Amino acid sequence: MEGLRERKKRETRQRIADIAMGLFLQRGFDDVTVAEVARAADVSVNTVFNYFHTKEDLFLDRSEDVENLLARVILDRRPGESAVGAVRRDFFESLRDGDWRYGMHEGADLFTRRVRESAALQARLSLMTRRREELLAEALADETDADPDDVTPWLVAAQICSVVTTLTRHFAVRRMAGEDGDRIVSDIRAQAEIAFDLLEHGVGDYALRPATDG
Amino acid sequence: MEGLRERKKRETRQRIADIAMGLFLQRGFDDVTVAEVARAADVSVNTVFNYFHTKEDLFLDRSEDVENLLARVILDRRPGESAVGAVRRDFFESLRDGDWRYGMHEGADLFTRRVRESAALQARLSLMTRRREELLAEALADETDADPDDVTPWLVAAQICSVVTTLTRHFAVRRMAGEDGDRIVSDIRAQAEIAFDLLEHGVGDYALRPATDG
DNA sequence: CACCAAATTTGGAGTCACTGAAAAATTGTT
DNA sequence: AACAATTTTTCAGTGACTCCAAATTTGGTG
Repeated sequence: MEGLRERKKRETRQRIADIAMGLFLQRGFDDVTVAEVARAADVSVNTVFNYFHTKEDLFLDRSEDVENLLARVILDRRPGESAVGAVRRDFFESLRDGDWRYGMHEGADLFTRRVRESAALQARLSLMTRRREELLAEALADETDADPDDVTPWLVAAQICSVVTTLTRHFAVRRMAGEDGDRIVSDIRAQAEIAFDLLEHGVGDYALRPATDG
Repeated sequence: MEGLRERKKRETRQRIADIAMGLFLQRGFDDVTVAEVARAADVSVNTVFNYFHTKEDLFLDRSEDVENLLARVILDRRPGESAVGAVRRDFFESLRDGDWRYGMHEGADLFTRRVRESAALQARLSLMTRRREELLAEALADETDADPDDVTPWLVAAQICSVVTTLTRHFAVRRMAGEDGDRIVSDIRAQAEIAFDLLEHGVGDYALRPATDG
């Protein structure tokens, strides 16, 4: 069971994270110092660094879920379902239910804006994306009993990730430009069909330059 | 023409970059301070920051070429050649000639190692990759007269980039594990064929889970 | 050559993220 | 109440990076 010691630790950690996120969303990641977070949470700066390795960790606390998302979709895929098929289904389910999984839910705006205005957060997010790709690749390699030197799982993982990431980013860009959320989502639905078709059937003839006839 | 002022500036900048790279390769990025670079280059720390915005810029000086690489390949593609086709050709040409373009040349090892052991450099490299994708997407959008809200160019760009990046990384990983360079290259040649075939024809049935027959 | 204005370099003072170690406070147990 | 383990704080750095004003260097002019 959980003693008083562990409970206080968990609570302190959570309190720091919550207060930090509040300040970050309110004033921007770069404009809030760790010292301010510490003061607001009524702990010392070193206590903050005791719980969170870096300032970015304060913002991207529950990042593990995001990193594991695609690998989990693969491992949980249904009989008769391919890797791409499972992600395709999960993506549209998430879109239909309007949940957070692919970053297209109501209320992601402020979060998105804060990420996009901070180079530090963007860099950190890039690494998260890389990690997600890695976990997906490992899941695929497992599921297909691939040879360790076979790049195929990594290639497929990279391509699946790139589709998801691109669609998510596309939503963010248009949302930041002020477009209506529902309108983007319904548009995304159509574009996502194209996207997953491209993924499943290839982009071989894209941007084919006409032969010169002069 | 170029006055003495401009020439000295260019020379100073180059000297700082060269000396910095020497120190970084010798001792590792994180273990060399900007102050040391400044001292070795016989300038003040502020002069270093006058020429280079961040410490990472000192390491990744000529990064523009890398970022522009794929967009340029598209814009220079031959009549009758598709986007993927052009990259495919360029990739194999580079492999045949053993040049630096896809990071698989002799002597990339130390550079690669130094990047992989520094979180700061990896984060910076991630942003470079993103930028490269962006430039490629813009080139594709231009070439296909795509609608501004059409994600297709971005999807294709992301997929092309992901293949190239994955192959490059695969090389790096095996090289870091000590495997012979030529052996990896010849192996990569075969895997790259598979990779570009996947890219051209899709990954629709990958990891298809058998239907349960119980 | 002497001199001026513009550009470049430098020094110094400061901010902020982050580290390490030792002192101080808190907690679980006997 | 006392002791040991754990957590928190304090203190003293380091290193990247910024801002500003002073000093130096350079190109051009009389």
